[in-house]
Amino acid sequence: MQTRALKTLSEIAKVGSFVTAAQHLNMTLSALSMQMKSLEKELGVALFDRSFRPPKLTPLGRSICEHAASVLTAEDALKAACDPNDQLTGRYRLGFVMTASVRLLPDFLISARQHAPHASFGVATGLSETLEAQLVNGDLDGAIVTASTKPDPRLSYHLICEESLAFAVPEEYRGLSPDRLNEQLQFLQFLPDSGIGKLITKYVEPIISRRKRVLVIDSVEAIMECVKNGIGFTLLPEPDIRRYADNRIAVIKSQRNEISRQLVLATLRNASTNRQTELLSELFIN
Amino acid sequence: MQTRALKTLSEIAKVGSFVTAAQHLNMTLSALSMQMKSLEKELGVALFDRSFRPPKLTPLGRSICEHAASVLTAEDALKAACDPNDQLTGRYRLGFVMTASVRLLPDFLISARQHAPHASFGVATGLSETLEAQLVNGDLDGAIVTASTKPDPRLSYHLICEESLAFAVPEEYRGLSPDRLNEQLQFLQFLPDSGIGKLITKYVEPIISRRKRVLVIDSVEAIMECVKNGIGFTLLPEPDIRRYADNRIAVIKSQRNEISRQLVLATLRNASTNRQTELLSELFIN
DNA sequence: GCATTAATTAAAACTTTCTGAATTTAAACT
DNA sequence: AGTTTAAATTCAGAAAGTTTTAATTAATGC
Repeated sequence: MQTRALKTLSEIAKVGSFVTAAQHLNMTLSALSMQMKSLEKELGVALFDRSFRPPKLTPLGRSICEHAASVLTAEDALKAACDPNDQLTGRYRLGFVMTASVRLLPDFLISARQHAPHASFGVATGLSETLEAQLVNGDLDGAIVTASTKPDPRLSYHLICEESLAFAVPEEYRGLSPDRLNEQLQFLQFLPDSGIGKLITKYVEPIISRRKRVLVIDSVEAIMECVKNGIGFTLLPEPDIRRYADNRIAVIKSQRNEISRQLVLATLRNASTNRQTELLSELFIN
Repeated sequence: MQTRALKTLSEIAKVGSFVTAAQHLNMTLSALSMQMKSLEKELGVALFDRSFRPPKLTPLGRSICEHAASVLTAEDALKAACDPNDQLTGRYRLGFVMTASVRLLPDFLISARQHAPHASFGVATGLSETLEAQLVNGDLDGAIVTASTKPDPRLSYHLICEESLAFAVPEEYRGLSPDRLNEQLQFLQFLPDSGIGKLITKYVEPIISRRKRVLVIDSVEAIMECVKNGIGFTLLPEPDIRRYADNRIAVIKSQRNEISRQLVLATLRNASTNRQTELLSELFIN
């Protein structure tokens, strides 16, 4: 069905005559007449009583007019959504690396509501690698991942924030060197397969020799709970530690060659979506 | 805008591939492809990311799909309203002669809600003559009027109900003959210009000679109030009298050659609306 | 009842949409 | 990496649908 015919019908209903409606719509009277005729044919009903001149709407015609108005309203909304007003528009599927989802998501959504009122979002969490694969597959539009040493050439990366790593040790072990800690406590390691996990491994490998005493846990909160109970110590991004720290925990900033993890927004490398990626990343930085 | 293109878009979004969508919609792949291309051109946006095969929806494309769904829903509602299921459908503008509106309208609307759920109504009141003129003008679709002695040849009439006339006199004058009443009281006449008014005039003329003592009032309720207060007597359709009667009033049925008023549904004489008129009149009779 | 205005009809000009073949392209498979 | 395969695009011509001009018919106003 041609929405133009519905627009014509509306105009006729408004002005009450074919001629003036045709003038308002910049079309020939005969074109308008035929348009109405074919609309009637398509719907299989009489919209006008043509024993009057100008023709008058039938009762059905009047009610079709109301329906037409709602079709046109929906169409206008659709067109409005296409307006290129340099705002983020559409439904974006975003991925978050686990630690990032907890901390970045709320601020992101608040910022989005304000600065991208015409966009909506679907959020999934996963490991950096998985998320990047989903991006490449077109199953995600953007993902917050930990910057890797070997970036995917098909993706582009925008730095969102940088977080230095810190040790969390039970309060009673405060002040001990990593070597001594390692002797007395287990090292609680966050998923070594994940982006951040690899970073931790790399940093910690020369210090923590005895692999036997390493415990792998997939939840930051669970690790921190273990530290609080004196079971072991850990190395994690400082904001993650602070999030769960209390007086049972001593936070020791890493000093040696200041290693840090970068959270980046990864998107498909695609010239036509550059502006959208930029707008998206602004929602995280702001 | 062609709603067909929106339907195509929806189908593609649903099945995730152009070929299968084309199969489901019984069209060539190339036709479908071109349809999407011209839709994108019309909207001025990219609906698909064609670096994937099959093409994937862009974020905007996804949100346009949702808008498309609401356009299509509205269109379906429009088409459903055109279904010829032998029910009254559309918006009818009805006229009621004053006395009829008060008594017939509530039952009519109740009946309509039940038997014509897809119809809606606009109601106006007026004198029979005015209403008939509006029918002829196409400003009303139907009117309940008092059957006249000279029916308009352009209108057709359906009998809705027949009401006999009755006198209402103040209780203390009960039993007096019309002549005696006329001597002692004023005759309170309902609008002589109206359909029922003419009927009353015709009936009452030979009885009530002295025109001076006739009072014309345009409201049945006001007339009845006057009768209650002993100011005069009146002749009106019995149901109207009963509506306002109390113990201060004596109702005297007219016996002499049993005159009655017929309430009829008047509509434009028009072959194509015969069925609708029939359905409409059923709503009154039922 | 005739003149006027408004809507319909018909045929030609035009625009859009569709088809089928050829071509390109992304993904899957050696 | 190169080849195959399936899927989407492009192209030219055919078909369908719309609009226009001009002629015709019908309703309204004087």
